[in-house]
Order: sequence, then structure tokens, then C-alpha cells
Amino acid sequence: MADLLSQLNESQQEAVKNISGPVMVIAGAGSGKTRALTFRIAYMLMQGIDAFSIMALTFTNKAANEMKERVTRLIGQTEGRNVWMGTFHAVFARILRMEAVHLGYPSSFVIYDTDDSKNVIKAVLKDLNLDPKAYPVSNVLHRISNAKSNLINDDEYINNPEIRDADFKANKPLIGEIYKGYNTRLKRANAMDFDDILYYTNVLFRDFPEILYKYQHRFKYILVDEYQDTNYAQYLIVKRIAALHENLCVVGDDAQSIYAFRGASIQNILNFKNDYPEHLLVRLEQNYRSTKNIVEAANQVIKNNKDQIKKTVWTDKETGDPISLLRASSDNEEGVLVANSIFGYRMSKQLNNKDFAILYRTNAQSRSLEEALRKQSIPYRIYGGTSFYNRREVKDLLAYFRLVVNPQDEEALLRIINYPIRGIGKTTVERLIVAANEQNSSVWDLIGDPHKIPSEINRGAISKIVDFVTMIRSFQSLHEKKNAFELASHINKSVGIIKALKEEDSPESISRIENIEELLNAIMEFSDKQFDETTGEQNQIRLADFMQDIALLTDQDKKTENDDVVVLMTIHAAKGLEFPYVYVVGLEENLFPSIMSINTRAELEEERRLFYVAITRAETKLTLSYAESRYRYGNIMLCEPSRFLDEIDESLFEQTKKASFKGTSSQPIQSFSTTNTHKPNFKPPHQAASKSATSTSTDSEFEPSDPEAIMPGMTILHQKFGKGEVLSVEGIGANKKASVRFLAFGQKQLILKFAKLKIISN
DNA sequence: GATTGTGCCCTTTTT
DNA sequence: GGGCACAATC
Repeated sequence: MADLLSQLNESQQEAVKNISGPVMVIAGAGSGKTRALTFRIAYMLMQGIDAFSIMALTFTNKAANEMKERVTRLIGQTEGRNVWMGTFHAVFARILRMEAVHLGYPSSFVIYDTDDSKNVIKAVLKDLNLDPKAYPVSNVLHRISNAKSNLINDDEYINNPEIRDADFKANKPLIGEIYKGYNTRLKRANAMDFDDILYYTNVLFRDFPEILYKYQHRFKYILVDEYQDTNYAQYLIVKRIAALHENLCVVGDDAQSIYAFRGASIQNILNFKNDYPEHLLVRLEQNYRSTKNIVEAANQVIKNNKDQIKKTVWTDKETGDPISLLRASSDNEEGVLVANSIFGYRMSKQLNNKDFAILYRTNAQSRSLEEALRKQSIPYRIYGGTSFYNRREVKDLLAYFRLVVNPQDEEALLRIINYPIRGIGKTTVERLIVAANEQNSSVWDLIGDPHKIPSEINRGAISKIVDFVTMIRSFQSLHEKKNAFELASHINKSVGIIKALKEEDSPESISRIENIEELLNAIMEFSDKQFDETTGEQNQIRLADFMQDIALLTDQDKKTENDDVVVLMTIHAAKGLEFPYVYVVGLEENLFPSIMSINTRAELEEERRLFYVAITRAETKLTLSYAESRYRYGNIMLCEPSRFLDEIDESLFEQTKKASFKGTSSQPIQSFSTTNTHKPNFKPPHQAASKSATSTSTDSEFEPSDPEAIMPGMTILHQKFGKGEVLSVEGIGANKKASVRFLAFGQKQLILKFAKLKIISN
């Protein structure tokens, strides 16, 4: 045990040893936060504390897995496995399944992912006869999600004058009604969305004190990682469970709060002081991860934020390599430069692929990077994006499984009632939905009883519906007899998805078939590895067991054969991770910081914290990059370097590279020093594109003029931006660029080779 | 009812 | 450029 503590510095020891009472650890980036948490768990177990009485909460699956791994490394599998460690959603979904009956849910309730939720909202809009354009689905979902995160239910939402006012002003007065309809449907489908997991946990603990007491009593020790990212619902859950023993340890860093968009509030860190006046505050400020240059760059960036708790992150590591900046002319070239750089370092320094990570702001950026890595034969893996469980074919087969486990699952039913095609067409399905709504029942209950099927549906369709119901029922009857894998492969064979895909015979269908096989493999593995925690005996694993938390799995959490790969992911996904060589790409205005976030200080500061997180992932070498042009919305757009680049002092950069973006290279970036001034006029292209500008320009016989003919002073027409005046032209050949002031879009820089301009007048 | 074609959004970020 | 909703056609 002394051995354990001797591996930690003084502050870390403080964080580890004080296991009784509330503790708040404010931990700078790279200061050994996860280390402190895992050692704390190990320390508790060595003190003889029962593993079953410890709950450790994280935000991402990746962080949870990492922690599990580290704890078992310290103290071995036997005990480590018994600690309740996982994401908020995973841990409380588990509890909700045990207590579901109190909330009027079956314990087999299904968890709807974002896609399912969006489909439900679409259905509700249809129900209420609302225009989907007036109520954009993602926007509505966001509002509902926010309400749930703040524990505002549908009735409260509707009756709250402030909310009603805001919705009214936003021209969306009926969001409350949509919210209500959405909840009704979820309930009828025995489904919860992500936010419901936290919402209903709060309801459970609020309305059933004896249940709350049970868990308070059981979980005597609670740890929360990334506390700055908790929203109100999460904050309250933690507060409630911890209320009895108050052995609560939260770890956070306000500088790394990057989930405000999802309702996270730094307020929770501040509240901690009020909620637990007697708490112990520990500061971890020494960075063990990164070189001096990297730490210095991060500090320079974050000091531009007004909103922050002052702290000094420092390191006594070496100065290290300067920061590199890559400038590319296009997003594709950016990919190539990054791939070449990785290739070079890997060769000259004898590094592994897994020493490198490429981080970006949006998932869409991965494409050009992938392409370049593939050309260089550098193995890589993308985290996030369209995850395995989100692929169409996987969701299709899963929908059958869902229906077997929970036939009320409307989303699942509608997804597969006519897939593979079995002659139950759109009209029929629509009639079923209408009839179900009229009878206030689910579609499944309706078609389960042939007498209830509306008479306007023709005979042929009815017999097909009956066949479908019979098939699903036959699967259900096998559920208790077969284990998960047997039943899954039986269903897969019977429904004929593979057959349908084979008939498609396209390149994609082959990979779709592979994905289905992979899903079945995953189920087989799951069936094998599960055994009873107390007796060690192998249990019969049901399909329902496998289905439980499938919606909470995001990444390919499964291990693959080759772990030595370059890792690509969003910065959000990279939080809590570290890599020797880090590339932060796409440092351009309107991309990073995102165009969505440059209008308010709060949002911009969140972007800056995100950049801070990105920088501080690097251990030895940080490389930043940007492109001068990039595909966005199917158009090539000129980009300017991100304002964040200016916030890092020149002296930290490799000299030549920095010079280039200051505009002293052979090919100066015209826009760099001037563009900031016209920003107030800038409108996001998609916002304005639907307005008058496009109607004049999306002429079907649009014929661009020869780029060589474009001269200053001309009036031109652009397919997307409409009319504009050419202010100046510079460069030659492929590099020829024009500065154009558009009537509806303000001033823009365009590469003439791509821009497709039509001369209207000289 | 199924298949093919066409226009219209679009892109933050995660559970 | 791409995915998705809706319309036109077999």
C-alpha cells in the first residue's frame, strides 16, 4: 500500500487517501486525474472496502473502459470487476431495469437512440399536422432534451410561461405539445431515450425514498470523473445517492468543460462548495503528460477565456520540440501532409502507429485524412462517426431482436414490417398507424388480433400481416429455449435479410453482409463470456440480455486484432486520452471555432476550451494544420486560419511554418489580415441559400464563364451565392483567386478554378 | 406496391 | 457531394 502511494505526488496522495467525506479535485490537463481516481479505487479496496459499495461514473464508454482496465491492472480482476464503473447512462439504465416496475415500465424497456427519437418526433409532427420545416426535428429534439436534462416534464414545459414565451417568440409555440406526444409514444413503445434514463432515475429517487435509501446504503462511496460535464439531472442523482454517507469524490477541470451544448454546467462545480461546505479541495496542477512547449501553448490559449477558475498548470518536463504548423491548399492536401508527416516520424524515430492521433472538430473531416492514410498504407481506426451499431443493416437485424424482446417497440416494428419486402406497403402501414392511434393501442397490439385490423386493408395484405405476426411470435416462443446466439442466428436465417442483400449484389451489400456476420459474432462472444458474478457459473444468456445496453454502446467497443493503428477521432471523443504525437487539423475560421459558435462569448469560449483539450492530448509533439480551401456543402470554400492560431506565441512554433501563415511565403494568403473586419456580415451559406439568392441562380442551364475572363469590376453570378461584384483578382492558372462581394452573402474569396462564375456584365 | 428519379436540406460536438 | 423525402412511372 505504501508502495501504491509512493507512486504519487503530494496532492495526488491527498486525493487518494481521503476516502471519507466530500472531496473535490480540481485537476489541470495531464495532471494525473484518472491516475488519482484509479489509485483511489485501488486504495479503497486495499483498505478492505467492499468493491460492491463503490460506484464510479464517467461520461464516455472509452473513459469507463480505460478506468476499468487501469483498476484491474492495479488490483486484479476479481475485485475490480465488482466495482460499479461505467457511464452515467449505463449505470443508471442498469438500476432502472431493476426498478422499472415502480415507474410503470417493464424491465425489458428499450433505449431509443437519437435516430429512433428523431423518427418519433417526425411521427408526432405528422400526428399534429405540423410542418416539419417550421419544426426542424433536430431542433425540437434538442429542446426536449434540454427540458429533460433540467427535469422539466411535458406538463411543466407547457405550463411554464417563460418557456412558452421563448417558444412563441421563436415561432415554435407547439413544442410543448410535441414534447407531450413524443413522451406518449415512447411510453407506449416501452422505450426511454437517453435523457429519460437520467430523468426517470431522478423520478425514482424522488418518489420512492425507500428505493433511494437502498442505493444510498449500498453505494457508500461515489466517484465522478469529468464533473464539469455533468448536467442538472446528473448532478441531482449524484447528490441524492451521496446524501447519506457523503463519501463523494468529484474530479473536474473547468477549462475542459466542453459539453455545455448538452446542458452541462460549470455551476455544478461551484455548487459543490455550497452543498458540502466541509469538503476537502485538492488541486492537481503539475502536468506529467506534455512538454513545456505544449503546456505553454495550452496556457496561452486558455488565458483568453474570461470565464475560468484561475489555476497554474506547469510541468518540469523538457522543453521539447517546437509546435509544427502545416499549411495546405486544400483539405485533401492537408490529409496528405499529415500522412506524410506521420510516415516520416514513424520511420525516423522508430515509432508505432498507435503513437499518433489525428483530432478534428467534426466527424465529416475524417474523409480526406482517411484517403491519405490509405494511400500511404498507414493503418488507422476511426472512432465515433457512424458506429457499428448505427449501420443500416445492423439496425435492421437488431430491430427484429428488439421486437422479439419488446413487441411494443414501434420504431423497430415500422422499420422491419416490410423489410425484407413482404408486400406490406406504405398505404397499408399508414392505415395501421391511423387505426392504432384511433384505438389508442400500439400497432403490434392491433395486428396481433386479426379482427382489429381495419377493413379497408385488402385480403392479400392481411394475410401477409398475419404471416409476419406469426413469424415474430415463433421467435418469441423460442426466447426462453435458446441462448442469445442460437436465437439470433435463427432469426437471421428466417427473415432473409442476407438473402435480400445478396440479391442486391452491390459492393456495399457485401460489406453489409459482413457487418451482419460481425454482429452475430459479437452476440456469440457475449454469450460465451458472461457468467454469474458470484458463482462463476456459466449462465444461459438470453437475447434480451444482449439487447439491454446496445443503444448505449457507441464506438466499436469490441477489440480488434490489430491495435497498432493511427487513431482518428473528434476532440470531444479524445477527452481523457493522451498520445505522444497529436495532429489537430482543420484550424480554420468557421470550422474551428465552429460557425455555429462564433456569435456569443460563451459559445466561443467553449470552442476555445475544446482547443485547449485538443492541445493537451499531446505528450511529445503537437502539430497543427489548416487548409486554405475545403469542401463544404458540396462547394469548395476558401478558408482563413483560425483565430486560435494567433493565440499561441510565435516563439513556440517551428520558425519556418509560423512564418508561412503570417503571410511571408511565396503565395500570400490575401484574406488573412483583412477578413476579420467583415465578419459581422457573414451569414452561414445554408441559412441564406434557401432565400431569394438561389432562386435566381439555380437556373438549370447555368453555364460558367471561362475563369481567365474574370476581371475586377465585373458583375458575376455564382450558383450558390447569387449576384456579386468582383473586387480583385490575383494569382495565375490554377491558383487564380478572386475577391467577390455578393449581394446576399457579403465578401468572399473564391478559387476561380472551382468557383464556376458566370459573367453578367462588365 | 415497388422502383426510379428529383429536389432539398444539410453539418457541430455525445450518451 | 450525399442522404432523404416525396413524386412520377412501371
